[in-house]
Amino acid sequence: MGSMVEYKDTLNLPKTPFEMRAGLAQKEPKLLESWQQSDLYGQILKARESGPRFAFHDGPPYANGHLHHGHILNKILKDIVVKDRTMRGFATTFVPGWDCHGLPIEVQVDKELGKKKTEMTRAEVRKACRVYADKFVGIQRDEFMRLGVFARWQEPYRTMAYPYEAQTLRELAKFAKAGLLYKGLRPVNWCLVHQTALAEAEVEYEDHASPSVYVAFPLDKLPAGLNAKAADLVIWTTTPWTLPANLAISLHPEYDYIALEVKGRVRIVARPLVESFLAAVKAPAFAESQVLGQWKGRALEGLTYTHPLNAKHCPIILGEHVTLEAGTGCVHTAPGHGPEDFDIGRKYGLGVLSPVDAKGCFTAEAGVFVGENVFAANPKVVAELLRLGVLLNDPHDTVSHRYAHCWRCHKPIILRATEQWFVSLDKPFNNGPTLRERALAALKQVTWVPHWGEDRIRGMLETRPDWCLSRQRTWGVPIGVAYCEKCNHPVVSYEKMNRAAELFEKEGADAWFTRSVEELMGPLTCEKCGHTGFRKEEDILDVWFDSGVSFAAVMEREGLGHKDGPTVDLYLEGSDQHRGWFHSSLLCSLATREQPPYRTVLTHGFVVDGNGKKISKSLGNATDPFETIKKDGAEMFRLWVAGEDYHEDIRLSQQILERLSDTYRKTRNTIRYLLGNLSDFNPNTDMVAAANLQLLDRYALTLTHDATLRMDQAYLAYDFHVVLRELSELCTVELSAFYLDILKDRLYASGQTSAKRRSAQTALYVIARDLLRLMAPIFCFTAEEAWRHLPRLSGDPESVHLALIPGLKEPAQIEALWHALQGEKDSLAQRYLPAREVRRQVNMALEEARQQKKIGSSVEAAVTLLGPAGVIEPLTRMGDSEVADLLIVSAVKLQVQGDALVVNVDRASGTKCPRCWLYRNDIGQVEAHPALCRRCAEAL
RNA sequence: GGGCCUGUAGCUCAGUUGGUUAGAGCACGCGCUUGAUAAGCGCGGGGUCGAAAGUUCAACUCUUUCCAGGCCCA
Repeated sequence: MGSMVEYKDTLNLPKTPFEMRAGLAQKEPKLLESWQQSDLYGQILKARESGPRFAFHDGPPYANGHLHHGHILNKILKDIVVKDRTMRGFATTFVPGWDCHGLPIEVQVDKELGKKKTEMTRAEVRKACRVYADKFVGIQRDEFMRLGVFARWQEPYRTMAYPYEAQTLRELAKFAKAGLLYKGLRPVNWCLVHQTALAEAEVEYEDHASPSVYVAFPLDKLPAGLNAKAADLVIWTTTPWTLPANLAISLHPEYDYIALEVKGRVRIVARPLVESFLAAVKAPAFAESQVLGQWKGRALEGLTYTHPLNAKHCPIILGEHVTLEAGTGCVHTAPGHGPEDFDIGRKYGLGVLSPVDAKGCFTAEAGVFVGENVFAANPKVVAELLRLGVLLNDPHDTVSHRYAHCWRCHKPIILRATEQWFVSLDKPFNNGPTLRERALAALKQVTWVPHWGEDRIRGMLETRPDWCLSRQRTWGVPIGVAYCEKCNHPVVSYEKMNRAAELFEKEGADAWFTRSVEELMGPLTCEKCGHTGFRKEEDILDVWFDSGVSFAAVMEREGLGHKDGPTVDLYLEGSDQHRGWFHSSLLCSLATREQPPYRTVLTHGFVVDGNGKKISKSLGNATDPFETIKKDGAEMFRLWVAGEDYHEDIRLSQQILERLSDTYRKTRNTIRYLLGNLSDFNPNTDMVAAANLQLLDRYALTLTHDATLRMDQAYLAYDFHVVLRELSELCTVELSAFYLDILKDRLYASGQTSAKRRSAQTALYVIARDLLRLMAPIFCFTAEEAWRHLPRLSGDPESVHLALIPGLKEPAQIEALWHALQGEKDSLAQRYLPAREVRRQVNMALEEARQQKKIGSSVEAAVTLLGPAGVIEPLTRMGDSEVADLLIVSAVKLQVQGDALVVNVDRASGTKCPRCWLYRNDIGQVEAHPALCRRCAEAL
């Protein structure tokens, strides 16, 4: 009896419908649909309802355009965190959000509306913006959902939702109450095209060629000790159009300034810069003998000069901001056009001159240049200087440098002093320190991951100017202030703003544009002049204010945050948000709640290409992530996010995705093998108690357990790339290449229900059950697919995403198993670690024999191990048979001899058993199966 | 130009307070297996640790400078 094929049929070979080929692109949409049908997310929320709270708060992306890899990275990271915390039993609601107001949307809508816009009311334009934002919220939501992110997608938060807009105004009211809101004239970044102030975050620096001019300003009176008829102070600037606004010249108090004759006049410049100055004006090289006088800057303070353009007499002042990097060390100071100039001007009481209107054209205060656009005026100013004989260098000189540009229209912007609403950072409030001081102190209460995030945000808080809240645009939340029509005095009132907010709650912030002042704020009387007629403030709020109050408008309002201490446990965004959302949220929360909004802030780097270069359209290295998803599924991106150390830049390239799909395949196949060998295993009835498990099975369980603990720690520390590495090494090194390979003979050839096989299956089952749960936050599709094919232990949920992590509230039999293994870990390691080293050396010897064509498969070999007692005796105690199993050879001989291990490989003696393929000397001992070895015969 | 950060094999990552010939997985090459088979197993090649200088008995590890890159800001 017995052809080979028939014996094969008597083996317990793996069997599973869990396919080797993933087909993720097709499978993922089906899984998503089934999750939606069963309302899996709702089930998860319900199951964790009574657990401890983990308050996670989603930072809102801007509702504009399709998702790119950066969005995907960020949202998947958040999803992994939330899935992990949920599986630890925490109650966590992931409320996704969108930032809906602001210039980029308004600009897009302007483009779409074209000329029509001029005939529309502000309320109508706002409506068009709302429709636009809504469209992209929908698009981005569908794209995010496709990634397998579990969140409250049906009910996200949007900064343009009526209750949100109402809350935004209420938060502003709290600033007003604290006295932090003030109206001031300050130079702000100003876009001529959009005719609005820009936030720091809305400014980009691009290469730009500016005129370079050296200008002489004649002194009214000469400095002490200078023997000359007249002398000029020489300034250098790249913005000649700001010269009409010049109100002073700043010198550094400690620098040396010298007077020397250049082109027929006595000129004064800083001594260290004299050579570069002379070169710039094409004058002969400097010689010491030219020096007519020398003074410290401080000695020149208080002298005056006559402005050549307007004949004003202006002072020479001192400032630490003067540097020797470029120019002459004499700094043209226009308080209306530079923040440093403004600060020093305030110190000296210079006032502010900003003779430029919203379109960037000179006003009458600029004299002859009235009506000119400032950039167009540059050459005219230069020509005038030349005509007056005060221009010292070539009028065509330019300098190439990085200059501020608008992030949307990429046109150069200017600094212009205008009336704006500000939040004061340096004014004490609520009987305590200033907002800046509070913010700096609060940094220590927050856990920054990685830790240098704290240094980063600290540097920014230390130097930032007051927060300019005003935007001269339409699409946003209005600044809820009214002005007396008679005396222009503003009403900045906590009560009135809250009253308007009530209307916002019902009608949205549009109410500001459709309702009267009285309807919004109730009857008003000017506290200054008693007048009762008022007009509404037309400026809207900086969008960073909208998102900065999200912790209040979403987490607090919905009762999702903590009641005591900071509302939110975790903010998780890209490192640019140290200046953006982390920053604005911190200021908002400290001003209104006197505590930070978050306990932990986690940041990730930016997506770059395979060469570490930033991704941009102009470099041509941008790709569409959804092309990849259509082809290979979203799981690949989940692996990518988990596999990279996101604390620094995250690279993405074709090769990286290919390597990840290798990792994916290996992991999937290991799982497939586990499932294949569990097809006839019922964990509720077939599990073997710890005491009856084979030692190797116990060892494999402890290996898995160790890896589990490391993965658990890595999840807690947000080190997902460590999770993926541990997972991958467990699957490849410990399981596939070691344990599972050795197990094949036992699984296949033993009796189907034999104790030995059930022992192995028990281990495989426990391993698979743990592995899938550990994978679930990352491989959310594949873990679910596999879980559906895993025999169900009673009490386990239908979805892996409803399960808890390994070790948390396990069923009794699992608990008992781990408890029993706890004390054996060390002795098992002592038993198997040296054996694995021997195995490594035997493999080298087997390979050599294979090269010599002595053997093919390792089961064709009989191995003799000669070595010192320390190596051989533990193996002897283990027994020839188990050692042969470990080595996957047919026979092993052990002998104490010599100082080093020597491995001799021979062809195995005996006959190949046609069933188990091992070479045996006990063939035919059982009458019923004369061709088989004893073990196989007995198995049948 | 300033602040913060990064640079270890083709790719992704380990390298504990400075201490032997720098590790892993994947990829690559060569074999085995054909009972995980568009799989599995074994062996092997591959790195001047971004560069240079310095401190030290000893540097991937500490210092400085430079180069390349990222984010933020001028």
